[in-house]
Amino acid sequence: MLDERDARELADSFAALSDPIRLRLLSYIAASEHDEVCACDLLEPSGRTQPTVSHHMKILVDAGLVSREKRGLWVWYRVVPTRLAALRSVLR
Amino acid sequence: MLDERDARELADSFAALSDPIRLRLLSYIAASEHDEVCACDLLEPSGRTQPTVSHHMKILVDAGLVSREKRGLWVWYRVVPTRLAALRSVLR
DNA sequence: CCTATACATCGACGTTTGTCGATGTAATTG
DNA sequence: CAATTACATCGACAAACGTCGATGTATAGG
Repeated sequence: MLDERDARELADSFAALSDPIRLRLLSYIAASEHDEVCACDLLEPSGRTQPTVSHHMKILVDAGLVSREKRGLWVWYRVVPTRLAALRSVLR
Repeated sequence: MLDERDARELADSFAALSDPIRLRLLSYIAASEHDEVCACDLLEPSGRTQPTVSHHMKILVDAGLVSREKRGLWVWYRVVPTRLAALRSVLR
């Protein structure tokens, strides 16, 4: 049985996946041509406002599922495959 | 990119995994000797009251992660491996 | 500098969630 | 059928969450 600490940490990661918008954002980034996506390109496909998208991306980044890199005025996101793999391994 | 319907359904499943108590309940059942566990044996390891455990188990069952079988006065739970596999495959 | 742009943070709001005591319901037993 | 047991449901409450308009912050260009 999971101890309380591990359970809390894993629950936070799964919570990051428990919102439809965040799942769509993640799959959108994962499906991108150059496997990175500019924050400015996430507004229209998500159908949410800029503050809301920023909020959701922060949750994904904090959960370690997505990395964030600022270059100039733009912010670029990538999925973190090792973190996805770690969550997969929990579901065994 | 996931469509809205799929995203909603998947989000519900991950939401079932987004609580520490539910993760511990799930791992406890998964680790059981005879791979089924009586509801009455879930109170003490979870540290929650009977209504609360009942509430959490309903969420796991509704998400398809756990099956429920009533035999006499007791209720027995089992993990549903195919459902876990389905969620794993989403995290690719 | 001043302005424009991209993104983050704040404050507020209605909604959902986790929790428990109290109560309801179904099955077993005498 | 009356009492007991195992579990579900209800009602209430505080805490957390998703959302957006308003505002703050950092970078780039003229």
